[in-house]
Amino acid sequence: MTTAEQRTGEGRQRRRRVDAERNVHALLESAKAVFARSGVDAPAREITDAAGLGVGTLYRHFPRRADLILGVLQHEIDACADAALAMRSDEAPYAALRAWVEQYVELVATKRGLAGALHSADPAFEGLHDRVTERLEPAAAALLADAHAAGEITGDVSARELLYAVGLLCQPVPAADFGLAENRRMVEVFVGGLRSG
Amino acid sequence: MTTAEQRTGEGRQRRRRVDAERNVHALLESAKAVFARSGVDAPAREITDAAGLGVGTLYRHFPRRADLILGVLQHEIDACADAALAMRSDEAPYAALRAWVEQYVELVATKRGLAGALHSADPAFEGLHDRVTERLEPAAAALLADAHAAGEITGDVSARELLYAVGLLCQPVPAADFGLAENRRMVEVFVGGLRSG
Amino acid sequence: MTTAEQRTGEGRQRRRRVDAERNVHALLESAKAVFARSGVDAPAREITDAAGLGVGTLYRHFPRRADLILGVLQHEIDACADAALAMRSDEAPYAALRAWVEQYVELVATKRGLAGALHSADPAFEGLHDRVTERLEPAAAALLADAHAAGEITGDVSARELLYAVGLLCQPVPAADFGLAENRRMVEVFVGGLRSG
Amino acid sequence: MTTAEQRTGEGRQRRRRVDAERNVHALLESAKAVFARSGVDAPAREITDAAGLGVGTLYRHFPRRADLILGVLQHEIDACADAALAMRSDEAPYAALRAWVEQYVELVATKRGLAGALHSADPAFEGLHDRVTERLEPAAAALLADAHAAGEITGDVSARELLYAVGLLCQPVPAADFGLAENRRMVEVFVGGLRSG
DNA sequence: CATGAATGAGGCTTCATTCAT
DNA sequence: AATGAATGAAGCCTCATTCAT
Repeated sequence: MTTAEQRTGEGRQRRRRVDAERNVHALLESAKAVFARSGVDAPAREITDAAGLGVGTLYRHFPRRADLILGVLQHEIDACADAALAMRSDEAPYAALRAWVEQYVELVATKRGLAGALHSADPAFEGLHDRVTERLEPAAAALLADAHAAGEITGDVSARELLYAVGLLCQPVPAADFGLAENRRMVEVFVGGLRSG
Repeated sequence: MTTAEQRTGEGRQRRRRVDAERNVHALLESAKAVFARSGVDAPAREITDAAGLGVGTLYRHFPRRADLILGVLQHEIDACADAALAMRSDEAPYAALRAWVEQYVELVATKRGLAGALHSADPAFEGLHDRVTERLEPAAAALLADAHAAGEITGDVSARELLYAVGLLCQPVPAADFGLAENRRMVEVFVGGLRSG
Repeated sequence: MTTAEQRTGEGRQRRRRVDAERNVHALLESAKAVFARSGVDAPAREITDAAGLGVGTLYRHFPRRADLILGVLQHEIDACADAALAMRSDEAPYAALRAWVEQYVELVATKRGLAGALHSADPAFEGLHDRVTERLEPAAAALLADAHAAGEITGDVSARELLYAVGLLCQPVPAADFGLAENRRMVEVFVGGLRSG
Repeated sequence: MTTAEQRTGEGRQRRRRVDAERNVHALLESAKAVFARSGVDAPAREITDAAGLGVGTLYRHFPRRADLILGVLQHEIDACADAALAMRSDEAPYAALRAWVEQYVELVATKRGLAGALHSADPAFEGLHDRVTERLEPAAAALLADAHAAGEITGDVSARELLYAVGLLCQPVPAADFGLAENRRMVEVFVGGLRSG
């Protein structure tokens, strides 16, 4: 009996948590889409309507806008950082750097406006910068160091500079037909420039 | 009598025209300063207050925000385009390209947010893109062509790509201590990348 | 079997009743504390969090805010009314009146905002006024009548007036450093004024 | 000509200022009425609708709620303070004190909820407290000192305490049929209490 | 032409209350 | 009976834009 009751209790709690998680997920998905379309400053309503939820729900789970942005990026930032490890052992230093930057481009370029958020001075975005600093910067630094050690690149571009420069190059300019393809090409040129630093 | 009246009329008109021009100038100067400080989306009041004029005056001369931005950039865009000519004859092709890009960086980097405006899909900014296309693109194209002909660069980066890529690299990222100095360094790396395209 | 089932049923019911009472008690205690700190309009969450319960539980037991306020005050109102009886026989009339008012001050002054609720025109607070009328007013009236009969006070201040006047004097004015000590002193002056009415 | 132009200029400015002043006045009148009916926390819309103006106009002239409250009270506070002077010379000390308090009651009692604002700890209301401190407190202090000197009152109730105590006694309690008449009577009792302090 | 007061749409955010589990 | 996630109305405030003077 006691066991059964406890199970029921657990079941209930888990169920609620599952529903809430579904909503959180829906909000993140919706936010990702809306961010890509209208930028990270899009009205909250646009996001909640797309998710089929009330604004209150958004504010419950993501009190500040930065929390939502961070929520959208978190996993991808971590995955990207982890990927660097694999690439270091799989490829020659400069090739690994190139390959990893390509992956980083996917992360940043496919989210219109996130690059913008990344650049905000608003203290609310601290978490975002921290995450980048903690996870992405060491990854980039390691790849740069490898390539340096192998004599494949010169100059003194830091990991931080690389990340933000590539982030900037990944913003689309719709009015000038400057899109993802152009972003990629420009990043390639930039990475090429590291060799002749 | 008639003559006198006409003179009076003319005098007034001329006076007004002169006054109006003074105001337009004051607004452009003020806008340039405010854009640099608070970005191109700064409240209209910030600009008119700094110019010591009323908001109505701003709207009379620059009905849409894009008109004001274009007004601010116009002269500098033209000057920058004209400078290319001088550089072509004065320096070796790649050196000329580098030097001109440096000048272009001054144009874009010193106006926080203008780069952003340059990238907006808002149809209101058409005029801006047109100006860039008409004046800057030919200048950049000529310099690129020279360098290509001299075998100093390879690859197929277009003038338009060069302009927008450099424009993107010129945005500051205050939260990451990524400022004008970094902008310049990153542009250098990018231009270096043109050689190894 | 039947008996066993009934017993189980009763057991559960009793258990629930006991738990529910515990919750009601926890909510009243928490509400008392929160009312004292943040006033009677404090967010429901503040109360439930402090009680370690869900908001739903609060609404089950106290559907309207007034129900909660009444719940908090009920016992104290009754105790205060009962105290009047003891005081009447223990002390000289005016002294008894003073002593009782002091006790009433404790009731009202230590619950920031309750005085305010007491004064609301909101029909939801009817119950509160009723309780005051039914329990406190007769007590105050008796003490006033005694003092009158003894010739220790004059004037025609009614029991109701006394109660509400003292209630008003018991509100703190934080911005003016006007707190409980001042409340007490002002009430003393007021009660002194009854003599010279 | 120059003179005529300047006059026109002045006329225009004055005209605009006059219109704006009319609006400011309308807002203050409306606010006074709304404050009296719904308290000083009434929605901004209620005030602007009653004044026939847009919310923006309210915020232009009274950016913070406290500014509006202060605007409503300012003149009356000053007038009340000035009246004290006349009373000191016209009447016997205690009589003057009584008369002045009666006038103060008119100031506070006829504005439901202003008393509440007077008591807020919100830093936005500093201006209000300051005004009371600067204007009303000296007036009350002088009257109290006179009465003390004349031996007509005893005790050590300060000017500040008098002001806030009377302010508190002037709040109506609609649900208990405790209105302006009762406010006045209770204040009388309180002032009577100063004699027997 | 210049002015700046007025407008009000639009976005943000909080919190009382409901209700599925 | 308890829970707390979800809801959305309601109020706040800003600012682009208009328009009477």
